[in-house]
Parts: sequence; C-alpha cells; structure tokens
Amino acid sequence: MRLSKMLFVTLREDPADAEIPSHKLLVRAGYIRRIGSGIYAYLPLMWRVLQKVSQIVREEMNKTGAQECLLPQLQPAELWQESGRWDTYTKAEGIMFSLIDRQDRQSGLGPTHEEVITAIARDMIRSYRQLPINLYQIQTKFRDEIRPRFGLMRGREFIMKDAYSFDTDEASLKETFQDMAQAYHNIFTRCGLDFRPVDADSGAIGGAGSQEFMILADAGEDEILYTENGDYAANVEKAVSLTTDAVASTFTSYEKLETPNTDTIAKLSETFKCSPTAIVKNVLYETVYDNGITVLILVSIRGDQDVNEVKLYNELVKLAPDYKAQTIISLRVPDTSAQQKWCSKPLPLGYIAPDLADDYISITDNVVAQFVRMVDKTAVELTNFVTGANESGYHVVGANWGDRFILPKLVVDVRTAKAGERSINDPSQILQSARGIEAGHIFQLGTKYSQTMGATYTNEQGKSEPLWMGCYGIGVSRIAQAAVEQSHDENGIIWPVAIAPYHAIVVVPNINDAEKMAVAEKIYQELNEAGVETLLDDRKERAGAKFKDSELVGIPYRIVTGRSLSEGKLEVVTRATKESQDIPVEEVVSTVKQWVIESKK
RNA sequence: CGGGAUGUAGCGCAGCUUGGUAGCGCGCCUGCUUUGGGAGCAGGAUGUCGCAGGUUCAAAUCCUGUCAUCCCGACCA
Repeated sequence: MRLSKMLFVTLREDPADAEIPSHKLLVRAGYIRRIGSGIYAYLPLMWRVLQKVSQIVREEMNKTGAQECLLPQLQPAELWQESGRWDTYTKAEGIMFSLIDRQDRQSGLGPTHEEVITAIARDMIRSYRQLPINLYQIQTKFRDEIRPRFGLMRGREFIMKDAYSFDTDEASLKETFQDMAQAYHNIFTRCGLDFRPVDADSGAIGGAGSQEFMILADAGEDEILYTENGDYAANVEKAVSLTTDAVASTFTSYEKLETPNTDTIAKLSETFKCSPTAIVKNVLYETVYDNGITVLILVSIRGDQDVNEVKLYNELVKLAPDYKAQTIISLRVPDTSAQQKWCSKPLPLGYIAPDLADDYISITDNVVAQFVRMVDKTAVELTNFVTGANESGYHVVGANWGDRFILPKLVVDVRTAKAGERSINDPSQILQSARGIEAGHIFQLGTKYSQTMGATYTNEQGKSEPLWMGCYGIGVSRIAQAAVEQSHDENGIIWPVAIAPYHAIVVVPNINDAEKMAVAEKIYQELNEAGVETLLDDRKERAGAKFKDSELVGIPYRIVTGRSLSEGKLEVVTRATKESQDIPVEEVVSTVKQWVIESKK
C-alpha cells in the first residue's frame, strides 16, 4: 500500500478525550476515531491489526478442533427469559441494550451468546456420539456500559471471540477447559504479549472454575497477585493468602471504655496502643436482591483487614434463596441518605459491635428486619479483642466470642488479600502485585444453562443427561489496544511483528530524486512479493515528517532509500530497538523477510 | 446514579469575569524556495460559538432549560 493513496491522517497533538497512552496513540496514529461514547470506527490500519489478531485466534481455536460459526446479535427476549437472565441483564444497572420492534417484539443486542448457543445445542445435539463439540465465533458484541472509557478498552461495542463447548460430563469438560487454557496460552504468546493467566471470579456468568488471561500493563483495571515462582496467580477479587499472625491482645478482662473521637481503626489502635489485629471491625453493607428485598449485612473482620466486596457479593448470592430471590442487584456501604430509608435511630458509626441490635432497622416493607451477621475467618480466632460498644464514643476491650458476643453462624472468607502476604500454596513465597488488562476469560459453566433451558443428550445407557458446558472469551479489540499499552515509547507505538498492520515501511526521504524513488519502488514491490507486508511512503512530505509518522504508527521495520544508496546500501531501522544498519540493496529483502519470520517464532 | 468539568474551524485551545457581531497554533488549499528528524516566505478557504428559550438596541459572553462528551466514584462477561 502506498501512503499517498491511503486514508492516513496523523495528529500532532493528543486528542482531548483520551487519557491513557494507548488510546492517545491509536487516535493520533490514525487507527481509530470515536463516533460516540464507547463507539469507535476501526480505520484501515486498525482493521488489519484486528484481522491479524483474529487470524491467530482462529488458527489456535481450529487447532483444538473447535468450529467457527456466526451467531445473531439481535436476540429475542424469550430466549433470555428462559435462562432467567433477561431481568438481570436489562434491569436497572443491566448491561444489555434492549429494544422493541414494530411488531412489539422485545429483543436484545447480544452482550454474550450462551442463550443462543444453548438453544442451538438443544435443537441439534442429540447423542453422546456428537460430543464433545466446541463452537466459536468472532464478532461484535454490545454492552451498555455505564461508563465506557479508555478507547477500545471498555467500549459499548467491541470485537470478541467467544466459544462454547459441550461435553458429556464434568471430567470431559475439564479436559476441554485445559485445551482452551493451552490455546489461550498459545494465542497470547503468538501475539507477542506479556501476559499471565490468573484464577478469577466467575461473576454474573456463573459456573465453577474460571481463569482470566491478563495482559500486564500499568493502566490495567485489575490488580493481580502472584508469586515469583509462578505457583500462584489470581485476580485480587478472588485471591486468597495466609494472613499475617495477629498480635496477642494486651487486655485480659472485659471492660467498656470511653474512647471519644476514635471512629477509625487507626485512631483506635493509637488510643489503646494495641495492634489493629487485636480489633474486630464491623462493617455494615446494604444489598438489594432482584425481587426488591433489601437486606442489611454486618460483617465482622479483623481490624487490619479489608472486606473484599466481590467475595461478599458471592456469599450473599448464596443466601438469595432465603429471600426467594435469584441474584443481587446492588451491594454497597450505605451512605447517610441510604441509611435514612431503613434506620429507626442514628447508627453508632465507628462504634458498631458484632451484636448491633436489630431494632436499628425500622419495620418496613421490602426490608428484612434482622441483620445478616457474618464473621470473616480472620476474626474468629481472636481473643480478648477490642470492638465497638454500640454507643458513640465507647469501645469494649477484652471481649471474646461465645462470651460477650455470639459468634455468627456464617463464618466466611471475605477478606481482601494483599501483596506482601504469604502464598497458601507455598508459605515461603510472598505475593507480588501487578496491574493487568483482562483480555481473555475462560469458564466452566457446568449444567447451569443446559438445565434451565432443557439442553440434553442421550448417553450410552440411553438416558437423557444435561450437557456440560464451558465458555471462553477473548477481547479481540481489547488485545489490540492492550498491545499498544504494553508496547510504546515517547515516539509512538511499537507493534509486536505478529499483529502489526504492516511488517515494513519503505521511506523515500525525497520523492523528487528519481533514482532513489526507483529503488524504493523496486524494494517495495519485492518485499511484498516475498510476503513481507510493506508500505511505501511516497507522500510529498519532508523526511523528518515521514520518520516521525513511521515511528508513531509503529511499523516494525523501516527501510530508507537515502544517503547510503550511493554505496549500494539501504538503511534499515528496527522500530523497537531504534537500531539502524546499512544493508546492501540486494540483501535487504531476504534479510527483512528473515527478521519477520524469526520474530514470529 | 452521586461528585467534578467541558462544549468556539478538521484537531488542540484563547475569548466569557466587565455584552458591541470571533481569534491563535497545528492541519488544509495555491505559489516560490527548501529537501535526513514534524521546513521558510507569500497568499487563501473553513464557524448554525452544542441545542432551545429568555433578558437586551445588541448575546460566544448574562439567565433558564436541555443535550452531548470527559474525569473521579458506584457498576463491569
């Protein structure tokens, strides 16, 4: 491709609406343009990158025996009502765009395709002889993100590969899951990315084991904890660790003491000169289930620990049947205005004890009149601990479970693991922290969808069994931007060769020099014929501008028909290392071709 | 949805306090010169000042409403 003919517009200044380097660079280098909030046009250069990524994904998926197909984006509401996800996905804070057509039919734009694929499986899979089978597609997905941001990182419309597997039983599903984990490993490696697979929370999609593939970058929205020896890696939402030991309490007898202005753990530990690990902190949460019932939760946890809201969320989902609900709509620490809706009298904030009386909750419709009391494992073993006295300005010391306080029946793990703590797999390993961009997520769904939607097969004994399902996503457009986030410098993008829009660019410093132009044309042609995807910068620009652009756009190899041509040589520059070398004209094509082949290994 | 901010030329911004009929840089077009690190000179084109009301002789500027976008939070397969 000749740049003079290409839709190629670069910007000298950062766009005002971009925050992170990858977003700024993709816009500046002419890869993407914003059309609406969270909606982007993929311009010619970007489309080539996306196709490169897609092709790698496709090849690795095909290698596992998975089959490509294309599913509808416009999906009837009935399908989602069947699986029970219509309300969760469209209600209040839902993420599905929904619409009503002229026949008054309700549909949604697919944020994911479990329902569609399960319906197909229900219709088409009859026998164990057809299993296992794995179907995938690469296409645009829609999510009504509350707050799109960072360009393609969190868009409302984005490209994703999603695969759905069907197996006869759990063991077979686990094998498929392992195959996918390996395929993902291959995909990210081939894309030239620095990544890490981590244990993950399954979130709203449900299911058992799940693994995320994180592309490491400081701008990542997720924190991951891992050990140096690679034994353990998990999203902080899911991570577990060995806590530091509690320092024994110095109090020996139960006492209520006046403690004015000590409404935080820090102040309390200062006042009593005691370790935060000798304190039981009681945190109040408010959750709303999908049937409108509000429940107040009191979590007791060791003073130095923080509540992990994802873990807490999962514990509360388990309680949903108790309230005749299916799932949770919201979970938060209630602010003053939220408290007013159910509080019968002012809460002793900062001084709450595990036995805060239920009569703080006024009797109202849709609000459960008792607190759900939970204790985190870190607080269970504490003795003679310090905690609130349920009265502003007072704490109690020397308290014990089973004595002054009843140990809540719900003993749970809802603490946030932190860097610096010991690994559960190998206590000699200390957890490290890194930021990551979630670019892939694989789930073992089990029979959740097949059961609710009646997708069954007949086994060898002639008995009808639900299909065992797995689902496997990869953010194709997200990978493309994450690659830039991970690999750029002050001059622009540095694409890994495998996903660069072009491998090489031939720059002619002065197109008026007929001889140099002729050599450039020839090299350009020969490179393309040799399979090196090459651009020719034949624009009527000065050399400086062309060099700047080639660096901004991030093409791996630049070939310049310049001064050294008088000695029969061309200057070849590697974008990533800035290394420059003069290579005899007749060797340039074979050399660059070899570099491209090498760099893809 | 809560908090904060911004909408003026293709892009980045000034002008608004104190109303007087719109400007700068980059980009774009033409010509000449220049030609290996975002060139110089000369000339030129481009605006419903987000939208709708209102106040006023007069509104980019003041008032009211509304829409959009971005940031922080909540949320997020």
